[in-house]
Amino acid sequence: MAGFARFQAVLRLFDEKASAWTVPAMSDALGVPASTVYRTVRDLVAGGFLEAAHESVYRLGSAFIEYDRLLRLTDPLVAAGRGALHDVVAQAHTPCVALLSRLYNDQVMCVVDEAARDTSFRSSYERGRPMPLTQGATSKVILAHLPARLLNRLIGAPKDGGARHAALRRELADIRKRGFCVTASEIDAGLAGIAAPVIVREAGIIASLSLVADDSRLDDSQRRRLVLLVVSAASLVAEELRYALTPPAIVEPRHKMVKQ
Amino acid sequence: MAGFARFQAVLRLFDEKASAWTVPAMSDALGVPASTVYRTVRDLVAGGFLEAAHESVYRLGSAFIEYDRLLRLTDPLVAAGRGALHDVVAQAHTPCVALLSRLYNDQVMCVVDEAARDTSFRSSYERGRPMPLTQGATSKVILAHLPARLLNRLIGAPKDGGARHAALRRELADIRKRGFCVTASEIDAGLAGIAAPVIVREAGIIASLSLVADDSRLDDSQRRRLVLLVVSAASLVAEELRYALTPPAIVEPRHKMVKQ
DNA sequence: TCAATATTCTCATTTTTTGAGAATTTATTT
DNA sequence: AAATAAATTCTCAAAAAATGAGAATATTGA
Repeated sequence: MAGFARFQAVLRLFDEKASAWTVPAMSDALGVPASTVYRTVRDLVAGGFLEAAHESVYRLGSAFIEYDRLLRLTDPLVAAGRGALHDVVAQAHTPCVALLSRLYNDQVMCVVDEAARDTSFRSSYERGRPMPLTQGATSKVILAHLPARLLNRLIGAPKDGGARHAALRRELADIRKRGFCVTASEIDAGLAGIAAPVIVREAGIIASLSLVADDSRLDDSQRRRLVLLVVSAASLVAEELRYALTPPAIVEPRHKMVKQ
Repeated sequence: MAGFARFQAVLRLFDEKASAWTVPAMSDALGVPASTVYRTVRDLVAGGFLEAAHESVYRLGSAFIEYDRLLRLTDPLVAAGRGALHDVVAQAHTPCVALLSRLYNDQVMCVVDEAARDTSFRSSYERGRPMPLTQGATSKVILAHLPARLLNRLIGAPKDGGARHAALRRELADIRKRGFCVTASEIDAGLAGIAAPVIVREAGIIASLSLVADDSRLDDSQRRRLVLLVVSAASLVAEELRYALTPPAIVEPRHKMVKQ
């Protein structure tokens, strides 16, 4: 292992449980000589990806906060969706969390979340946490709208799966037909998820808008109302995205810019 | 340039103005052959630091959201300060934004912000945005409490500066004596900043808690009240930090863990 | 001040990276 | 559906950089 992989490996050591590392510990965990790790860490510190905390302990650095802000400010999905989430939690009239989640490479991740004022529970889905692909309304509604090729890559080809796989395929087909997905206690016991797709192929955006609420407080009419709310909010976000992308605000290669 | 620098250089291309890049554009901007940039970008995409959006356009990737969450969850300063900020904006009884900011390498950056409910203005200080070292209460109060050696490195030695430099030195000494700093319209016109230091040397934390409010709405007694609020909140956060760090929750090198 | 520990440095060797262009894949247009 | 254009990957020899062991140095705490 060398080059970028080395940097990756060091950063991946940091997680919720182990948020502070000494160089000898990293060296030990990675099976790489200390002198090499010192060099790698020095580069990462210089780039702001790690910071020297104290007593030779290192933590994740400010670059992540900085890039995260950039992402929040410039991600078209975040821009288009923030307002919608606000409206959704306001109009839900029940304790809930609204999420905008998105397929990134091969995982689903929430990119914006907003809780209603009086919400005491916490959803496992939260901004920045990778979520399982095949569980929860949020993820399923995304899977259901994936191009066949991509879906096969993510969950395997239709044939080479057992009964559970076939069931998932059927469920996804059903979700796709309905245009939304409702689940209960799939991610968090006692919590229901209601999700609708936000698909803007032209922008390469495959996402979902979802609502998490206490399942025991939902009767059928409530549920229908919330589904309607989520579905319409999701299509609104998709519409806004399409509109926003019409004049592509991207940096073109120089030779193209010159032509203008 | 090579190795880590190449990755850094690519990532640093992304900012508020240019949030989406094609490979030819990057190649052009960096003066590096396309084939090399393609390789670099491929690595960054694999690591989640970039994502292929559409039409060969790349954006910042989900890894930043993920690491940012990790940072929020595990940074002792964030953990100790979140509640305090909440209390501060609640007790300020005026539209305001409360910030917890910190010295990272050689820049000041806000790591948590919270606005009071009825706050319409926005402070330039916001989570994830690097701020000037020598302007604004938030930064000054941090500078004022830096060890001499570090301060010299950041703003230059006492002798080799002009009149402005000497004035800054005097101001910092004064702030240090008082234990807080109040400024007006230094960062944003019409906004006042009130900051107090959060220093926990044992943890390598040099930070500040600050409040940004509409200067025209503050009379002297208001200002005194808010200074008191900020100063006491800051010392509370520092206290909590010291307490939290007593049993050092860090990953020790293996040979130390074995001894236990 | 003195230990103990952390960090950087040195340098020959090994391993990558690099870049130019060809080859291939992918998307778009006709 | 073929043709065109663009994007992306591949190839390979030369050049550059990373590696690791240990020495040298800096930093820190007692």
